[in-house]
Amino acid sequence: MSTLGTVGIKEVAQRAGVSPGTVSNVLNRPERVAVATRARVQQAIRELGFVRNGSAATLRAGQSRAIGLVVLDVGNPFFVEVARGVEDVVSDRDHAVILCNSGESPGREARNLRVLAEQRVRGVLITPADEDLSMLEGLRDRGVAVVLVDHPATGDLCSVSVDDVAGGDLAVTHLLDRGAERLAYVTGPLGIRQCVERRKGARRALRNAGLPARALEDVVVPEMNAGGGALAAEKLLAGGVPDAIFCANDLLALGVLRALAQAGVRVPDDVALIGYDDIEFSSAAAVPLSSIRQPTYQLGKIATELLLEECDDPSGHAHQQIMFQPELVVRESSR
Amino acid sequence: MSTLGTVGIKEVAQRAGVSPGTVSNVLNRPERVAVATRARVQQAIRELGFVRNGSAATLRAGQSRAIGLVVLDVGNPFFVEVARGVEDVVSDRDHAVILCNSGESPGREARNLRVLAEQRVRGVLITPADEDLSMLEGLRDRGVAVVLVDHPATGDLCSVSVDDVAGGDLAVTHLLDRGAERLAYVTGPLGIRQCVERRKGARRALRNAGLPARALEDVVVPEMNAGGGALAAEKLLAGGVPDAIFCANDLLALGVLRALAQAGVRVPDDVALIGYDDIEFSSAAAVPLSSIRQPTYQLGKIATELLLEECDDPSGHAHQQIMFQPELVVRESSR
DNA sequence: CTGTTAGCGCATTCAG
DNA sequence: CTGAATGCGCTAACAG
Repeated sequence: MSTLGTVGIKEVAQRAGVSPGTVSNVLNRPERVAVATRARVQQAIRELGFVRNGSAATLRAGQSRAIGLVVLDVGNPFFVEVARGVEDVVSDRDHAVILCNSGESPGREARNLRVLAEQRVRGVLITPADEDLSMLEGLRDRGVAVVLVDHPATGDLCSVSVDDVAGGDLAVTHLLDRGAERLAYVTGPLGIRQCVERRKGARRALRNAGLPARALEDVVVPEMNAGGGALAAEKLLAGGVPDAIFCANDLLALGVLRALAQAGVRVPDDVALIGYDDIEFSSAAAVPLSSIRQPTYQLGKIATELLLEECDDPSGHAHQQIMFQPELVVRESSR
Repeated sequence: MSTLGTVGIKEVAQRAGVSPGTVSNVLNRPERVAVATRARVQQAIRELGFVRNGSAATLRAGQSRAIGLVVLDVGNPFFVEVARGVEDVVSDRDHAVILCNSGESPGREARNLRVLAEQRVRGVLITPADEDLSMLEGLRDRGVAVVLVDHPATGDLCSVSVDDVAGGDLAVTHLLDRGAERLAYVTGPLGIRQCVERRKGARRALRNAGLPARALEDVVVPEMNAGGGALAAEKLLAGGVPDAIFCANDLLALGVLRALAQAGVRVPDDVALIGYDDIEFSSAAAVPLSSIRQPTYQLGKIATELLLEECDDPSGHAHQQIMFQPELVVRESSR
């Protein structure tokens, strides 16, 4: 029944018979305080139910013990897996992660970034929603470390990504090997880099096979989730179903798969299908989904290590661009 | 290339030729400032790249414009959907959501709660990881509003939940109707209330059908995800597969389904299967999954409305316990 | 409508 | 190893 936060470091100090400075020390550098004193202070903290005021600490310190993680879609298992990687690294170092969702919208992304800046996070991990990185450079110039996730940087920023051109090539080469001649590429907004790069790879595969670019029809939908996939399938059904469909991620592919099934189109007999990301659900789908696998957890883990390294030593830090290679996983949907 | 946060409200004030108080007003109550002055200040803010220091604001105000959301598993689409409901309500009111993951672990939950308390959030939405709510009552006594999500409260707290006993009953009654005689209940840790309640409902269904409690075998696994499901399936395969399996959530069921398929056990011919939550993937599974549907998005939405109501008027607020009824969705896996 | 002022609670000097 | 003093940047209350 005690009333609000009347209990500050001062009350604790009084109760333990020490000065506020000493309490601060047991909170932040316990080793510098005599064992007996420390114990007394800790007991006072417990008895009073004292909770440190993070805002005051952050204000004083100039920065918080938190980093921001901005993803395109928290509902996408790909990003959940990335977040696991981030979390695992960060929790070892007693930092907090503020998870933000841009929903692929540059506007929401900007708002997220503003909140993170206001919170004075030490750094930001982000999968940008478009190619305009000026805001991120602004952040960096303000002293906030920035690492791009699943998006290669161009030199003045760290990044951890996967070769999306290679992935698109892998997927379409596979479909062509299987005999496809008329293909579709189901994708989210072409403002999203991954979507463009994967298409670039797809077209390269076409060229290498001696086929014209028009053998691959683009189907663009506004959101990269199952709903978007269903929408794409509708368009495809209306315009004539191709031999093979390459989807820019697995969520889209799952949506396509379901809508196709409802329309009586069989996968892979009538049309072959391949997704991207190899999320866990893909292998459990009605027709197990072929996909392009990426080292997702590693992406989060390594990005975070890079970020913390930059935070700890901003001057002596050299920006790195790390790029992984994706891998083809063939399952029933394109067998 | 400007150096760190040297630019505060003071510099902005100077540049705009007004006092710091006025800048604060355009930031927080723009309507109280003359249009011309406001414009001048906003321009100064833009030119200087000023970003309000949230810690200072929070420190001064005594509380932040944020609420905490603590879920059992961010990887579970059920909670992602809840979070969508929360987000939609909160963003209308210009608050931020700090999303935390307890991973079903009381220890992690406690740490999350400590961080939220340190951040001086206005309120906390939480699906508790166990029955010990003392920490939450502590928070509430400290002036932080608390609403339980997917967990009924007992009177001194708000809650929004779904009748899990009814859900368990629904699921098992359905399996019995279909002719099952030997059943299994695949569940996460029995410290989790939902798991216990759903079992209670399952047993009630058994009783109503005149069957003994031992007709339902418990299979407890440590995590309520696909991995846990696979583990459960292994145990089941070793001990003799029952007629029907009820899983405490869809992730478990999906894991069971896959493992069973690999072992050559057919669903629903050899064994019927039903999950819980009706996540989107369930209908797209290899065998579309029967499930118990809950008003997930509503859970998040209404919980947040309750929370904000309590924040805005702590004294004149009467705690409410809202309970929804679940719904049976029959698909291929138990047809 | 705008300016002035006094802390919010803590961490960090620098002495002792 | 401990204590006293100072101010981080901002908001709210009040004065003008």
